Amino acid sequence: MSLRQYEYALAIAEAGSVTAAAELLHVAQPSVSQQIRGLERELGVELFARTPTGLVPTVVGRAFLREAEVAVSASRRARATARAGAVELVGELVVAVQMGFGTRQLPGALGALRRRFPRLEVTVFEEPSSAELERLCRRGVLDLALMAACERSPADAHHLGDEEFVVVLAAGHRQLAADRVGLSELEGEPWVRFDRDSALDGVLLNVLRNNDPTPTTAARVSQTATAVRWAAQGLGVTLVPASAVPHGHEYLVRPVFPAVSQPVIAVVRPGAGPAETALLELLRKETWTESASFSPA
Amino acid sequence: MSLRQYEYALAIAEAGSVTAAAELLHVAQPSVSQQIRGLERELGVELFARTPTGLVPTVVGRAFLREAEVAVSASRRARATARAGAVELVGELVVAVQMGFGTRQLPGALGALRRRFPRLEVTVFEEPSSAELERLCRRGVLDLALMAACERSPADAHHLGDEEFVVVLAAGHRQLAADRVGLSELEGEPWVRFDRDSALDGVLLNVLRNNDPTPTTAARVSQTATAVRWAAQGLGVTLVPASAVPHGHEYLVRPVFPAVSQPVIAVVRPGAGPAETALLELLRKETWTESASFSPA
DNA sequence: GTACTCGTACTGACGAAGACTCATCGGCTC
DNA sequence: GAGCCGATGAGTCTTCGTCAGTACGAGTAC
Repeated sequence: MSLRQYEYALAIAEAGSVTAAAELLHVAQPSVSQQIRGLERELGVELFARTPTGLVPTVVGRAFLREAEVAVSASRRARATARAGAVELVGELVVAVQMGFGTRQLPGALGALRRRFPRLEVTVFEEPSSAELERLCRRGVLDLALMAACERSPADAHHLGDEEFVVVLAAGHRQLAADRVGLSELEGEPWVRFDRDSALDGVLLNVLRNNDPTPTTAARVSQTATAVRWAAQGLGVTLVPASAVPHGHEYLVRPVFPAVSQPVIAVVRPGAGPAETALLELLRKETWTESASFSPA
Repeated sequence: MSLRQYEYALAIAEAGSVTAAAELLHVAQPSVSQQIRGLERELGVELFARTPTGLVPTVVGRAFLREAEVAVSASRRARATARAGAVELVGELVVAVQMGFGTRQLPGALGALRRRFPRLEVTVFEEPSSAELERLCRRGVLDLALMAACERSPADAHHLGDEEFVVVLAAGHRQLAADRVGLSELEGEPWVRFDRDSALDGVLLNVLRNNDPTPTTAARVSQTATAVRWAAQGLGVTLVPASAVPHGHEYLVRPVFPAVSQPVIAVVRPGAGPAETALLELLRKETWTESASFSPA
């Protein structure tokens, strides 16, 4: 059950004889003969019929060779892929972002990464739960994660900047008149919250724990974009990272007072390769200072 | 570049550490360690990142593992196919028939074969040229062939019976009144002939060489069914094996005088296996004596 | 903070199995 | 009989496997 045996069998089928196959493979004839014999003994089937002029695949032999060819070509592809990865970057980079962090910065960084390594594919998992994020990162499925905090912050945690949280108010809400919204002013408001045990809901609860320990829950959603849209429709108010506000809703958004912000920390998996390092560098170069202003219309 | 290395790498990716992988594979830990190291050295790439808690695939490693999995599973399929072929018949039987021989007998025999070996597929090449037939048979692409004669008749030639040749006349042809048609009566008739150098055309020329050495050629076709149809339309007369006459045209068909018949010889390829032998036996059991009678309406 | 234990992967030495080569034999075709 | 084919046996060499021991990091007790 060695690839060599498959290659020898395929060579015999192609060349038509053991001798010719041995020449193709640059080995002596007995070697090929022995390998095929061993393969047939191991499988308990005659793969080739012996004729005076050479070897010819039997009915089962042909069926076997079809699969063997797949195996050999897949092996070649595997080797070629790995060798290509030695000079160029090839493969799939897996990234996870929590709480919609980097909504504005990620596309730019990923675009630059793709321009530099065209054969590198990138997959982004959005909004995984904190526990799952930890697990994925530990297990090595994740190459890079953007998160707010890491209880057991490893050596490979890099502080990229801070993300300011803002409230989204319904159209016509009276607090839209102010430049900043005091958290105490929102007491009693219904809230568009996030999935239980999600990091976003944790931030919201933490922020409200002084003014409104048991906030009224209007709805729970997974995506920040959905929360903004529902809040705009008047379902309630919500609290999201500033960069997660979709275009067209800026006029419903206000910073809060006292200011709420979370660090954006990039965690690179242990044993990071050039792809992870490159993406980290590109993310660093992005601008993380909150420059967009949300003022009354 | 061994399948074992692929399996080891996949086991490490699945188990998460060399030790656990070694346990899965029922080998000692250093063995797995050495194999992976050898693989990485050979490929010149780091497939796994070493962490204190185990090994984790890198970006290139994941791309490599995807292909490696294809190779390993194809290898398993190949082995399973061959082993299945040891107890049951699995694969594709390739059959060639010349001059439409066995048009009436083949379906029955192939049906019985399929009932006995459900996983055996059969492909039939019809009407190959004599030279190509010989070549296919020699090269081992063919498992069984039905032909009229084999100049270098091998030991594996089996005489199944004889095929009588009949003429097909145009509707309303005066010779339809007779039970048999004398070849001399057809002198000067235009003929629907067959492809140059085909066995069917050879039979026709051989039959006519005394009465009409240079027959008028109305048309040349490849298929006997086409020849019958065209003859029925009045394009000319033709000479085909009796079993090749399609249903509905029997009333235009007459035996010739003196009788023309060709032996039907089944040639089994050297090193024939159970599939070939079984089909040969089934063909023997079919009735090859010409029982259909073509009489004036 | 230090020391200890535990788990991890790596290294080297040695034995066993397998692959390769050479020379030779038997069968068949021409 | 010459020439080609595959099969076989003996000898050499590479490779894979195991066992021992080493090195490194994480977690824990003090």
